Amino acid sequence: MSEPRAAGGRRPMTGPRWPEVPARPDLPALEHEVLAAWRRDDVFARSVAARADGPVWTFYEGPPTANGRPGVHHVESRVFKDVFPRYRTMKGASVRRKGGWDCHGLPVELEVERELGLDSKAEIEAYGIERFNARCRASVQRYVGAFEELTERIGFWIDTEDAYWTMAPEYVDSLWWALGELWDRGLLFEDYRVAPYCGRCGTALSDAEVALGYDEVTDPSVYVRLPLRDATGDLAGAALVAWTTTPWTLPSNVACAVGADLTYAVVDRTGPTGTERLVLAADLVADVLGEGVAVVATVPGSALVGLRYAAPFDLLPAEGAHRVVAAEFVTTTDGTGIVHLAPAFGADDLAVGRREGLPVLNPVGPDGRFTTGPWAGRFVKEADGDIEADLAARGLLLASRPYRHTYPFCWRCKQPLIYWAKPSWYVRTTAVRERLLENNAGIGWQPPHIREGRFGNWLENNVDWALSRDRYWGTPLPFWRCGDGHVTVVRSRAHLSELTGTDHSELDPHRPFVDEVTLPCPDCGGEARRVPDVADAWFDSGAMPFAQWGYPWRGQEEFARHYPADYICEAIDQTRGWFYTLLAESTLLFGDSSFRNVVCLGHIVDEDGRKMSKSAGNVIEPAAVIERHGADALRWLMFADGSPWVSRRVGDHQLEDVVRRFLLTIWNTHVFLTTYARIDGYDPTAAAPAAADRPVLDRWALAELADTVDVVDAALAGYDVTTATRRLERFVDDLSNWYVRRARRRFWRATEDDAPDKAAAFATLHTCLTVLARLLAPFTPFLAERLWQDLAVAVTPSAADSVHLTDFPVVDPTWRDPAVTAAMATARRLVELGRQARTDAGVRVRQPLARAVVTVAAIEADGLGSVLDEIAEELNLHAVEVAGGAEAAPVERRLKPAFRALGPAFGPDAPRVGAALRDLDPEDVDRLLAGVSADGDAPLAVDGAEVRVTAGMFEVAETPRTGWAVVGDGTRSLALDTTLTPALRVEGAARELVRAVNDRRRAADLALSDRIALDLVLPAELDAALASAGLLDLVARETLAEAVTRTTDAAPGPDAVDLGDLGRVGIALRRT
RNA sequence: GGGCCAGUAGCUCAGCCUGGUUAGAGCGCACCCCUGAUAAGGGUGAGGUCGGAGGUUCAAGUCCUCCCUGGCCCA
Repeated sequence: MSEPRAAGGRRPMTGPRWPEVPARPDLPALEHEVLAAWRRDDVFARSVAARADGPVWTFYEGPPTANGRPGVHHVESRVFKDVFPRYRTMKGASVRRKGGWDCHGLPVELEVERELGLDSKAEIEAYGIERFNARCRASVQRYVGAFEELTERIGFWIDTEDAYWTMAPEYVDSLWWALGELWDRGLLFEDYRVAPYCGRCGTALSDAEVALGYDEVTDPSVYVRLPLRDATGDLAGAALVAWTTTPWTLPSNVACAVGADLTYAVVDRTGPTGTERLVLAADLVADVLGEGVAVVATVPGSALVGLRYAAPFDLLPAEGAHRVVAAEFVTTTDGTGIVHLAPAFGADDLAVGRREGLPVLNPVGPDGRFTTGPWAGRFVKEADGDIEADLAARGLLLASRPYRHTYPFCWRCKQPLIYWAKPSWYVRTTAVRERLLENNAGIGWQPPHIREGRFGNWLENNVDWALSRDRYWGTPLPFWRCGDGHVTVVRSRAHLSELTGTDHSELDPHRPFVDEVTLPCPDCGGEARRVPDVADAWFDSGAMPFAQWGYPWRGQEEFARHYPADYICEAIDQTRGWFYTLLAESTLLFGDSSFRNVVCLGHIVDEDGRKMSKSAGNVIEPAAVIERHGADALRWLMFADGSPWVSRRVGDHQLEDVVRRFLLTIWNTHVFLTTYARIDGYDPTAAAPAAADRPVLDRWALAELADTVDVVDAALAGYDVTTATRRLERFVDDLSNWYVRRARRRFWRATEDDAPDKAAAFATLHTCLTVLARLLAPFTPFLAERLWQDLAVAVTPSAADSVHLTDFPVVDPTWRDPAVTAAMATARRLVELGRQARTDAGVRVRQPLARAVVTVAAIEADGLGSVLDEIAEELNLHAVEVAGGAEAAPVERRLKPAFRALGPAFGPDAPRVGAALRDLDPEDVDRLLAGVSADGDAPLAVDGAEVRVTAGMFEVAETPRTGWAVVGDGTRSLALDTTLTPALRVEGAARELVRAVNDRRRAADLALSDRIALDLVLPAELDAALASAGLLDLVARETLAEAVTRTTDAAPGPDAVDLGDLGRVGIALRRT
């Protein structure tokens, strides 16, 4: 049957127009229909506009860098950015969804360099900065298109037309203002910065680029004598032994670092030229000097700190240098435990140098060649040999050994990189370190451990922010400097116009145009030119809370209204990226955090848990999986699979699972209701019995619905999708596999049988599904919309025309019913026991049985009476009784120890008391229970001693004493009377007949509501038994037979139903 | 080397914050049922040294310490 057909003539001519819904939906196609409707009806804009007067709830879009096609990980962050704003909107908040694009930065430049086949900064400059930046701009715009397409397709409602672009002139004006503020407060300064650098390309490399070019090589490693000066005692006349794999940095040596807590040895070594005294880490003496040295003394590193030594070279003047300092990073894994420091050529070296006030000696130019000394003009690495020779000639070279290690090379030109200090601009974030930590403490992190962990540690170890980049496509630093070194910070293009006396209000604030503007220095009148650097692109995105509005030059109202954000969300790698720059900039400029809550997402991996990468060929193209399974499936997978911050697997397998297990289950329930509502002309606006007057099954469904609304609401309020999606999955399963399963018959029985019962069933399921549609709206907006269209819009004139224009569901208090929830849970557990008993006894469910006796713990007994009929019907039993009642079977009682009470009462003896309780014979249990109920406690023998136990120390597990098929579960049990009487067998036969007839209806392709005439050929004995039991009426009713003729004197055909001992029954039917 | 996260059934994951003696679910597997949600649905079952070792406790998957493995970030 492809699609249920309504019976001609039976469908009411008036009333609601229930849609036809396909039994097997094409979810991607359905989504495209929904998308078209949203577009046509402008639903997104209306959903925002409808809440314009609500309380403001602010979301900030962390701008994606549009330098490549979007991937599945973009879908992840974008759906998380969608779900909470949708929820808040449904809760009545005004949630503006301003989009944004991160436009600047090295990745964009690299993409363009690839396109143009450019290979170095020199080539870019030869190509022309203007043309180059124009290509960067075009590249950004191209990829933004791809992002917009994906954004719409996955149902991420964000206003891309209103998006901020970090390359927009107004945006740059804001950035310039911010830099001006920092300058005025003394938070900007210029200092050296050590970065991996390629001398041939003349450019520093990003970490990502460096990672591309590691290679294993053999370098010289040299051990150098550095004679101590003015040392006394054991150290008099001794030399430090320093070690380095970069001899060319030795002319820049300014200090040696030791580990304060390491142990150093002072040793005498005798060689051909006599005995010398050396100092190095005690653990490394043998490695460096071999055997045959005499240890004179050992000293802690701290004792060496402050000693002065003779400089290995005196190429450059070095005030206050050449002494021993302590540093944490010194180890004894290799070298000598004495680390040569050259702040110009090492980040650690520079940091220690700063702390110790050491000079930076840099005899190396931007081309990677020495600028001075005997090696001037030589590439540094090529000078290693001569430097070694020079040291040897002066008796300073203790040893030279080849050293194998990985070393970075330029990924473009394969030259070895050097670490090189160049002047850079810094933001003095360390000045507000405490404030950063305080502000961080007030941020709601998901997961919470990020606050103290990854992010907190990062802030604790805060270093000043290196702001400048020696590149082209970025926000030009607005620092103009004159020949005398006076710096003027320009705060906007308007400010630039003022300073120059020329109108620059239409200037494109990018290179090379800004570079061409000079201004008279306000201090000395000299010509000031802009410094060549651009800003770290992270500065752009971190400024979006104000720069997206052009604040303060414009957008003051919007800024006030939308600061700070209530919610932001990005992947976890943003801790040192956007999360940090947002916090740093707002702390510096405004003193507080620009965001209150943040959800950090994990990474996306492939179906098998491997990282997606182009080289592994396992990158998933989002558009392809979405068109296979639907955006809702992908969204639900993101929300419901594992924790948001744990990396999650995405593949066809996972998506198929979501579709089948969740989305199709919802759809099937929808199809079920809609099919019968159509046949029946059900009108959801008509009065239905009050919740309290409905059958227990309905009250249970509504109680579960109420709980689901409560749980989902609270979870979303707390940025917790996991709890919300779990609850929804359980509700969907409950609704489909218990409510519909149990209530199915009520939907197709004739109205005249029990009109209120049928109305209650329709009303209950309809309420559940329409509320579910609204609960699902933030998560799976497409399916939710379709449900709402079919179940509300189509049949209820007053319904909002989109589910996304409705309010988040509010629980009707009459739905809440914890007692019925508990009772039904017990009932469902007892049904499981019953099924198990039937399986064990080998009696199928279609065969009715007379009765079962159940037992439960006292705490579960309340309310159980209300659900006994449910158990009986589900298990096809005539009666279910609770043991212990006046007429029920006698029971056998055993005790289950309650350690929660036994532990505190008996301490170490608790296990033995527990065992004694558990092992008590039923007779002794009865005695003990009698004692407890009479006196409050009773004696119990434990290993010969006697203790007294009270009622709280055990639970009573009862088992019916029947000899029937008994299955138990802790304190619950069910005993099944498996006796098959002739009457029960005939009843079973009737059921079998009903099934067979309905099977044939289906085979004949009859509609659900078609009436039939039924001819049966059956043994006379069976015919009589059925007739006298009134079961023929049952068969007729259950098969919609208006007439039944029986033939008892003919042989049934070959396709007759075999009823075993009761004979065979031939069946014929036709539509009437 | 440091920080953080993860390690529970063949696979993917809950449970851990707040300790309680029968550790759950889905998928897969085996067997079965249903046939008026039907190219669907459902049941029963097998399957677990809770990464390892110590410790705290009457009691540890759960709390503490150390270690191992993997991932991410930093150095």
